[in-house]
Amino acid sequence: MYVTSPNHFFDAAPIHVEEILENDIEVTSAVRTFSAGSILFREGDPSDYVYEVIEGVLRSSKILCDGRRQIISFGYPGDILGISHNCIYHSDCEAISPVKVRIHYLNVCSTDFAKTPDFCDLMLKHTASEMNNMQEHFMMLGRKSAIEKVASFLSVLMDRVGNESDGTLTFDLPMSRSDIADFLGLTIETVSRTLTALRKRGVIELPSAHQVIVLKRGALRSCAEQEE
Amino acid sequence: MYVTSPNHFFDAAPIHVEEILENDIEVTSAVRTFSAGSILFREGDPSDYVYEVIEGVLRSSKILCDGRRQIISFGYPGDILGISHNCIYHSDCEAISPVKVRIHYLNVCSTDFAKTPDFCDLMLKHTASEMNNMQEHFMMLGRKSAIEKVASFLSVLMDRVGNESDGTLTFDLPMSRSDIADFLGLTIETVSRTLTALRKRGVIELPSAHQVIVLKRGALRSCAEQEE
DNA sequence: CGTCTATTTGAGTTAGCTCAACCGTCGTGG
DNA sequence: CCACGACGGTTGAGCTAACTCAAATAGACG
Repeated sequence: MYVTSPNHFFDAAPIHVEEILENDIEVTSAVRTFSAGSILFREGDPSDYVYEVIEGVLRSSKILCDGRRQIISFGYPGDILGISHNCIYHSDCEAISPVKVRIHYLNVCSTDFAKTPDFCDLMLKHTASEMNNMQEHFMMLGRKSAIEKVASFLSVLMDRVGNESDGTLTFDLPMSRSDIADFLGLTIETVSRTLTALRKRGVIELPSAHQVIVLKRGALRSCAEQEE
Repeated sequence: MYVTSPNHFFDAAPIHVEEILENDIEVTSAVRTFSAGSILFREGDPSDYVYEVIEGVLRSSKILCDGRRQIISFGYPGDILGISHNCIYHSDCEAISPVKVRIHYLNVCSTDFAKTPDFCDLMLKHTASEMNNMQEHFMMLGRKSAIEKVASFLSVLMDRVGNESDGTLTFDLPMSRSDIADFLGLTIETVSRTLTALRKRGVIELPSAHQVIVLKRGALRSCAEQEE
């Protein structure tokens, strides 16, 4: 899930890989669950599987030798992780919450997709969508201030996983402050201070560290684009 | 071209879209040239074409309403730009130098790639490669210092477009300092100061503002990963 | 209920930014 | 052919947003 991406491809066209796979002997798949904290794969492992999130949230990240970490994406239901061009995963992937995933036995590098045309079409449209979302993430990492980053992050979650009831817009924040910091290119202290600043401005409420109530949607979006 | 990506997919497997297209009535293409500074497309334009760079260098970028710019990638020969998931380009694309491109009349969103299986296979492997390269760029934007960013940028160019003659490794820097700054998430002053610092350390030489001689390759790579 | 970890808050530091001056190159016109 | 203006790049000086280090607080869990 690339934050700053307001419209996810699969919001409009939900993925149903399963249906396609029935006609497609080249690709097989299986559903599996992982508990919070489980490692699905590590950077450098052979990339024999592609993971489609069904339930829960994954974290895809890279680590430098001195321990600095960058989170590439949070994998929400509908997202696909583990696509590689050269038979090796390029990031680590862990479960943030208990997750259910559909595992596709598929090595992108060695598969001849010409033999699985429907699957290839779906994968290509998915990766095109992901690339466009990643472009937004570049802008956020390279050019936005701390408050714009945090507000962008919350805005996307609001649009993607927000629950509306009694006119109140709420969503969970299953990842730690450290995960958020490493996604946005900030420190945990800056994330915490910025969330507090948004709370003090009356833009959001934080009933707990992992729950957000959006009080002023317009203001949140404005902070994300610094229109003030 | 995603800097910090040492191995480009097409280094190993150069693209030959043309050959495939001969058998593929769904996709047609044409070669065209653009002078330096030309605009190939703008964010928001209908994405009817995909551009394959043959010669020269392109610049793909996004701009915020207040003028802040992030360069997404520099398009070198072999790169493909303009892939979109929803019929609209998501970035601007301009020619940095005179360029020759192969234009594919192809709307990724509305094309049924199942009808063009070889092309789809090629595009999917290309986009998978690009996504992996973009992940490196995230790490650079989010977690690297100015000197690591600049050294990473130079390292990738060294590996991708460096010319070796008489034991001297040289390459051109066709983009402006402003382009480099907006690619790395820095200011032009910081880019300039950092290049000067690398020069003073004896890592590189700058015969002109747009030419680089690498004097110490190992040191350059070390700076890119901060192994010192 | 106590311990452990995550989060928040505070205080001081710094990498990279802004603003400003200067320099070099290149193209144009007198 | 040279002067000059424009523009891109470099360098300097001071500032500030975000960082680091440290301490306090709050949940989570046995």
